[in-house]
Amino acid sequence: MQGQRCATTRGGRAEISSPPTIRQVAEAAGVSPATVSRVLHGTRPVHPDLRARTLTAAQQLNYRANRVAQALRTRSTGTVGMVVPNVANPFFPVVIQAVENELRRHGVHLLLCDSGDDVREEAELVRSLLDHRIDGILFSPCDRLSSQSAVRLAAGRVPLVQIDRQAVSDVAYVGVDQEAAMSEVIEHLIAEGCRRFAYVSSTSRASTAAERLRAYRRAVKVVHARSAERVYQGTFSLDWGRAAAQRIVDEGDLPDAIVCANDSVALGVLDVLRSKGLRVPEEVLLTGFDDTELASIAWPPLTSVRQPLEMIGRKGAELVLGSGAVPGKSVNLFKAELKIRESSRRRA
Amino acid sequence: MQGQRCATTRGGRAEISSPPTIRQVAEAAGVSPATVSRVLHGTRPVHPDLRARTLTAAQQLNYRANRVAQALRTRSTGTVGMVVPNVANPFFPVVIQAVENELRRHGVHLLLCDSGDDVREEAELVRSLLDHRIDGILFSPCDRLSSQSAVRLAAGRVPLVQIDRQAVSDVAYVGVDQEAAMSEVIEHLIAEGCRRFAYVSSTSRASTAAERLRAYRRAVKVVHARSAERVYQGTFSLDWGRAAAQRIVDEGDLPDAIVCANDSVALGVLDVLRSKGLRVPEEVLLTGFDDTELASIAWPPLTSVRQPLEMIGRKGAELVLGSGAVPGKSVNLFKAELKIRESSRRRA
DNA sequence: CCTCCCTTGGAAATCGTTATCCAGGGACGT
DNA sequence: ACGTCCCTGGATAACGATTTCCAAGGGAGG
Repeated sequence: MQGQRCATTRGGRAEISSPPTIRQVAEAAGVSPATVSRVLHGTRPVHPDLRARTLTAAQQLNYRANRVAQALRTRSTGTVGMVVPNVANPFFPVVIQAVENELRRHGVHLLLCDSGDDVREEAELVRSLLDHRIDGILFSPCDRLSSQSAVRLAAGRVPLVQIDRQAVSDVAYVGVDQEAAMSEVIEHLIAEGCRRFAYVSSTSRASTAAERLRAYRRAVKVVHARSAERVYQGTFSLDWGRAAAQRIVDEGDLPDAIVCANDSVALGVLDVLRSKGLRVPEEVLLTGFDDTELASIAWPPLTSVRQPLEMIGRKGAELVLGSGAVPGKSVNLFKAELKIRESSRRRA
Repeated sequence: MQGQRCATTRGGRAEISSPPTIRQVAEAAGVSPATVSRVLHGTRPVHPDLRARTLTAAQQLNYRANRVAQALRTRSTGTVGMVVPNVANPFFPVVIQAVENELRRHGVHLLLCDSGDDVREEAELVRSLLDHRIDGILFSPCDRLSSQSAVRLAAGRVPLVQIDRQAVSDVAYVGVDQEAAMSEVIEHLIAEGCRRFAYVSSTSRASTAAERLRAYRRAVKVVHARSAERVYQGTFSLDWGRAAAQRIVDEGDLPDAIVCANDSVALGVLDVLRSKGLRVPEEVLLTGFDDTELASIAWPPLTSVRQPLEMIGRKGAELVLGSGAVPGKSVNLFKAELKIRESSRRRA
């Protein structure tokens, strides 16, 4: 685990060769380390001759500054941390990619951590990131309540942006307006003639899940009070979708539409409906959420909600870098887009 | 971007409050910093009294060592870098997750980078990671030829493991035997009665793509020489799958089976076939690769190749940490598993 | 021509740790 | 009783950069 390597030398003996330090560059150029630093950063004017000499020396030695030493001195590591509940959730990779791109434009790296949807692990990760003296944190808290202390702890030390999910209301946040999106889904279904609904979701304690559920309840109550209570909670997986659909069918009371909090769940539901000979959308309408690749490729194509993931990631990165300004009240809500496809179009 | 924060003080004036240093702990405990370090690391025995005092002092001040300073002194950052061509490719998140888990068990962090399948960017990322003095690199080189120099550069400085894709043969590698997997696909299709094939792949210069193509050619040549040349190369996307299928259909010479290098591509193909009224598997058999969630949920379910992603990630992390030992020849090839589903089962 | 200021280079302090080195004291053997 | 060795604690020197601070030199203005 040493940052050194053995280079072959003519003596026939191997010799340790570390990357050159600023001091070696200085000696090679016949100047002081301070001058080298100034030349390389343009911090202060340097005589053209010395400047040229250090520049060629640096180039010849292939000098690159040790960022660890730099970080210790300047108190800035050029790294921001990101904590997400589950990298394998197709939602996040796209956001991560956008974050990384934006950060890279500023020469900043991303330290990625997966909390595995575990609050304890999450807290440990945050502390560890702080130990590493990262310059900021992008945080997607897995639990809107239990994650609060971790968010506060970190936000007190470095610029922090909550991304997608929010645990603390007076810390910067960027995400989409879940309630508006879910309301739009229900309104669409009502317009298609649906009155009786069921909602398949997860037991996730994420803020987004809570918001979607709230919006579902509020929206369906208007047309059919009892539907507001018809909620099935498991995990965000195909299998749970299958299990939930099984229960819905077994109950012998098929709703007009099954609303899902996630595409995977919706496709699990679809799978079971199909195997039971229940046709979508002829006998029951179906909607997903997130508009992953799954949605457009399903048969029938699945109505879903597309979130502007790239924008979320980019904005999150911008905020965490821009820092300082208005740390309290920066909340960026984007609008999601309802993608209506066959699975929710009444044909009859 | 400062690691400091303002804490409220009774003076009514804000005051800088940095996390406590080892020196402050030492003062609070009435010992020297060296002793604190020794107590905290158990490097050398310390008198029980002093030991107890420093321990309580550390606890009271909530002391956590500054990893940047530690890294500078010990030349080990407790961080390994990972460079992948595209985080949004569903293949990688699972691997990343496994890597992260394994690293975490050793208290090591992951610095994730997305090269965007660009060799220049990739090289820049690697140099930047080295500047950060990461303890090792997990590298999925995007180009089996042009990425070689970057791999060599990095491997000369830190433990490096190529993951999934290989550019340099005498640097550690962990992945699956692509040729065996693709051969198995073709053999299965031949057993189902197929003789004439088409291959839809990407122009990717990744080693894996090359290996799959080679295996395809070798295997189909046995039953129908001309099929070996029937290769369509684009990108790993739904849209390219659609475009390729369109061309195959337009050519008016439908093969017995369409073999795809990727699930997304296969589903694009499937989409167009369906819209043309061509039924799978009745009129043409279809296979994918990677066995993503897409494969099992498609209609008909898609035959695909499942790679042991968790094992790859775990083994990669183990290797990069274990380092040192046999740096040259550690090649870990796992076996993929052919998942046969409806899309490639001859029913007639 | 002198003085003052401003420019520029280098020496040295600093960031927060860990590791080396040294000194003092107790134990043990002779 | 004395010498030697070990054991432990602290002072101190790195690690590799940046950034004061200081001094010398040159230019401008009186």
